[in-house]
Amino acid sequence: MDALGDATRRAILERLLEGPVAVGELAREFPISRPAISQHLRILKHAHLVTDRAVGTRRLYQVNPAGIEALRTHFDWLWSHALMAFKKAAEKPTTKEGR
Amino acid sequence: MDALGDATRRAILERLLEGPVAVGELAREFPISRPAISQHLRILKHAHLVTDRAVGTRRLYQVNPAGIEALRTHFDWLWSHALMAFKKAAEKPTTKEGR
DNA sequence: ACTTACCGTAAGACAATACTTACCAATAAC
DNA sequence: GTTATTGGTAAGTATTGTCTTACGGTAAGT
Repeated sequence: MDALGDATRRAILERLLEGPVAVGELAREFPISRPAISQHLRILKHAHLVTDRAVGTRRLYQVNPAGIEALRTHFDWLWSHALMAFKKAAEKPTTKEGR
Repeated sequence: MDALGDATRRAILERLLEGPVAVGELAREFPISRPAISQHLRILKHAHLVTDRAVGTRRLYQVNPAGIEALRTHFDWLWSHALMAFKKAAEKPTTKEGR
């Protein structure tokens, strides 16, 4: 969740939706240095949102569907609970619970 | 999306799932000051994740289902695309596209 | 063996963000 | 009108996070 708090990381993740990409390739497409890309990828990896594998001297990163699904499930849960909270609040509009 | 990048804001949002809560009440439950809570709520409000209304001198905040649903929809989309990207990558494992 | 290409990590500079204290406005009660 | 309660905003500090430069390490090519 914290991993998606940065706009650059979200952009990297969406770029990986097109298929596996090497680190250097990403660095060429983004306006930041290669080490910066590496650091973002490490965070995404620790969040289980991407996986990596070595291919020769290059290292390909790709999205991890399992990690994305975990987020999707969480937001499903959050949404249903938000609906319940909303309906409950609509019934008794002036909630004034005891401290 | 950036709004959920902070752990405190996520905790506040989950607290609001239980129903509308006033600012002072939140400040008592969290280990940070009331102004800090206000600032977090402002960010959540600008992200359309919560709504607020004045009740007397107090101000009640509650979750905004519409905002949550927007996130849910986005992750649905992201997940389906991640699945497609994964399957496509599985077919041709050693992708070596031209630069 | 030497060179080239690719990538991760460390350290420090820099920027963005979260937090606190102090102040002010609005409502309610008296 | 005065007082008490509630909460938003401003300014400054502190913390966190992002970026770059410098370095080392591995794999492929010659």
